[in-house]
Amino acid sequence: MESKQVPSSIKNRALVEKRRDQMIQGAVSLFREKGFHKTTTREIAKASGFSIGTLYEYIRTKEDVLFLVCDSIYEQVNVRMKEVVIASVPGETPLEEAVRAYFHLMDELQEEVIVLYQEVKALPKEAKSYILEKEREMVGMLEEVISHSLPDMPPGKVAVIANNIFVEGQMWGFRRWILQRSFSLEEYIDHQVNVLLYGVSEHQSFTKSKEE
Amino acid sequence: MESKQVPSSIKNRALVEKRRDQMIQGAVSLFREKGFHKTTTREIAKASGFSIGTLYEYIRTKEDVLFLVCDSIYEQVNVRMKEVVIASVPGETPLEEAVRAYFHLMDELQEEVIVLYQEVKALPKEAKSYILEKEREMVGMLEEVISHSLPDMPPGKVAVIANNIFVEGQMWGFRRWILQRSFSLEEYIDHQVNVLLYGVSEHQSFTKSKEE
Amino acid sequence: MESKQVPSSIKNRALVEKRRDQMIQGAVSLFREKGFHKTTTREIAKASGFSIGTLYEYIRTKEDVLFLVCDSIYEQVNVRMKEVVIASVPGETPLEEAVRAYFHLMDELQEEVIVLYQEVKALPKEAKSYILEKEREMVGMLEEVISHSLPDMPPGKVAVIANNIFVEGQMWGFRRWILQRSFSLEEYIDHQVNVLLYGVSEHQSFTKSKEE
Amino acid sequence: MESKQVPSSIKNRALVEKRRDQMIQGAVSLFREKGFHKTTTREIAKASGFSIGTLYEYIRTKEDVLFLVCDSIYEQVNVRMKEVVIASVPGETPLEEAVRAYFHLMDELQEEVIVLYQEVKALPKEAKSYILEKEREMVGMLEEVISHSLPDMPPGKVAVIANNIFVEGQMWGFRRWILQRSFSLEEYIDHQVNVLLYGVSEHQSFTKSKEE
DNA sequence: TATGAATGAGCGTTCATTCAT
DNA sequence: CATGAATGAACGCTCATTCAT
Repeated sequence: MESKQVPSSIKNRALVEKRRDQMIQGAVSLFREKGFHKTTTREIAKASGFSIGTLYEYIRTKEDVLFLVCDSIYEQVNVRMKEVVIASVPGETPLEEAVRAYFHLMDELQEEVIVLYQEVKALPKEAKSYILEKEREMVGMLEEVISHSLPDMPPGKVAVIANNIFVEGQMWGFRRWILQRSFSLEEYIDHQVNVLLYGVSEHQSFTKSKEE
Repeated sequence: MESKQVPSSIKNRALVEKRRDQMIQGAVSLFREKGFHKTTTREIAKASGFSIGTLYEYIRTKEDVLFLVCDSIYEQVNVRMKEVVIASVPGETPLEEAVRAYFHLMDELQEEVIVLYQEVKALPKEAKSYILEKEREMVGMLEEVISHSLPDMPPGKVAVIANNIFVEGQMWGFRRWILQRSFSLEEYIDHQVNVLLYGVSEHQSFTKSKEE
Repeated sequence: MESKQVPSSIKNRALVEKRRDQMIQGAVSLFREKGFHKTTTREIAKASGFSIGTLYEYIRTKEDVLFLVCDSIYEQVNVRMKEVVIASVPGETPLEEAVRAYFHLMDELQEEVIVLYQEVKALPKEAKSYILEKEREMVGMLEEVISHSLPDMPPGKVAVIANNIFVEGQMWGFRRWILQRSFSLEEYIDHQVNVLLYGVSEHQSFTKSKEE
Repeated sequence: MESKQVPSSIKNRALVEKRRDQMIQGAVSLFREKGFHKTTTREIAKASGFSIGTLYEYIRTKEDVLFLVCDSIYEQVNVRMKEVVIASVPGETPLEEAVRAYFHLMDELQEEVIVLYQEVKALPKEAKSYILEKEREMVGMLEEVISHSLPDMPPGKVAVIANNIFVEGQMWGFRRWILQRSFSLEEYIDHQVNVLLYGVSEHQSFTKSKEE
């Protein structure tokens, strides 16, 4: 799915897509390793399997690489999320299923998500808006799932919960240095689902603050 | 509280502390504005009120500035958190109070927290560990508050909830572009507290998944 | 008139000439607009109506294009000048007529002459000599016209005057930013002819320096 | 006379002037040799006697060097011309004296003038206007001398003659490959003065075109 | 202690040229 | 003959760091 946002001087569309895929592949792991700023264009070219000159036939700017990377990751995530959402609808416990699927997805795409998380801010303004729009879309999907399952919930709470799920999913990768030391993925998910469903209420001698 | 992590060639301890305070002050807003990588040492020197030569009398490396900044922010946050925790202990609803206080703190220190969040990864390895240790401390404080209030909760769930609170507090600033458009701080806190206490359960025709 | 100076890998003579004409056409306006150095070979190819690969079938070097352009311009100018010279011989005031015709020619070929003037220096040594030889030819024609009309004039003065005419004609285009703001072409020519014929003498209380 | 047109990051004014003088000195001969475009900033730095980093402490852009060079040359020429003009006023044959002095000046500053002539066009728009303004000034000085000496001459003719003198002076250097092969400086000047004073009229069986 | 001029490795980017198709 | 994707040397410029004063 070649991005029309970034012009290339190569005419052959299929080739552009192929080369950009190589590029994204190469760049993601570099960005993950050392961050966008410490990665040089020459390194990107090398990791992509072509020369610096060739790299610049397919982009205009180093930032274009970042955009391509971010765009591609969100594309993946969104596509996968859609599958999850659709698949979850007929289920008995659609929300829980969707959340579990989302966390699994975040586990799978850890590296990519970390890049996304850390480097979006380095994007030039317009590109950033474009990417953040996609993020909103994703949160939107989660909101839909939630309000589908729980039609009585007020929209504000829906929004906050969707945001929380979204963020906590990302944190599994982003804060792996602390989380993945203590939990397996399944344990983490179980806990998150439990918290999501009941909060703290299970363990409360029933809820002073509410009683007042 | 002069950091012993970063050596200076100046002997006068008090002076070192003073200059570093100037430096941190100047650097934070620059880092917030343009990020660590796009901020030059000259800019830092200028914003600190002294020359580039002087800057390098008090640090060895540009990364030292980042470290100093991160360290100072965490110091602030930790100190403030301790106050909160201590103050909250005798209260009737200690957890809720502590959470509310924490969110207010995160609101107040938004700028600083964003810097922290985005730039820690640029720290050299050792410095990063040092800073992340402080983060663990903070999460630890939240864990303490939780398990104090809810002694029955299993430690795994405590850890996950502490992490969630910690992260969501930061997100108030970090994802302000989406959150602060929809909610006032108080609304956001109310929602988060509600979610924390009850999760989704309030709105459920009581909990298919649990019944099974 | 295909230049033997620049070899081509294409055998078909007629084709070579055709392609080179396209090339020259395209290149002149580009050179005029942005100068030789700031014009890229890709731009030349595009303006010529074929691909970069094809361009290089007809030249060896970017400088070859410049040579071809300069050569072609001088060819045009020389051909036109010859017509002028021949036509002027039978006239009553051959010098004046020739000068007027020359200035009109320079007006017509302004763009080309500016390119010539500004870019010849970028030619590699040998090519430059070749082109400058053509310039000498042109000046030679002017000398002929002059000494034909004024057989008594010593050759040194003839040479200087020929040079002056040559240069002032070019200046009409080259210094258009100052000259064409103050004069129409005819006014300029009238003045130049007047100066050429009488110098300053018309306005002098006859010529101190000569009387001594 | 440090140019305020080009900012420097060095504070010490005297030093800026000194370094820029080195720079101009180094750059002129490089530009003369290979032209502005084929001269690299590293070469300029080297020829100036300092590192590339230092070079860029005193300019922002390669084009700034060109501007500085052009500006300095015109400054020299203008200053020297003013001396000439002033000195010539009380003389008996002020115009001739001024012209002779101007040609001598152009001979002396040959290299510089060639650079000026060939590279002004490479200047960015605003800088070009600034420089061309100085050129107009110079032509203006010549106009003054002429109309002072010959008050009856119509201003149009004055302007054309001033332009001619200005250009022919420059051509002594610019077209040296043809002129300096045939003439010594004094011969060239003598011829030019003669042409200026009498044009072609000395050698004419008195002036068909005028008689009509 | 404080200064700021000097340094040069290294960056992002361009573009003339080649050559397989 | 024509194409255009690929190449990489070379460019202009930046900026963290040093060190003489």
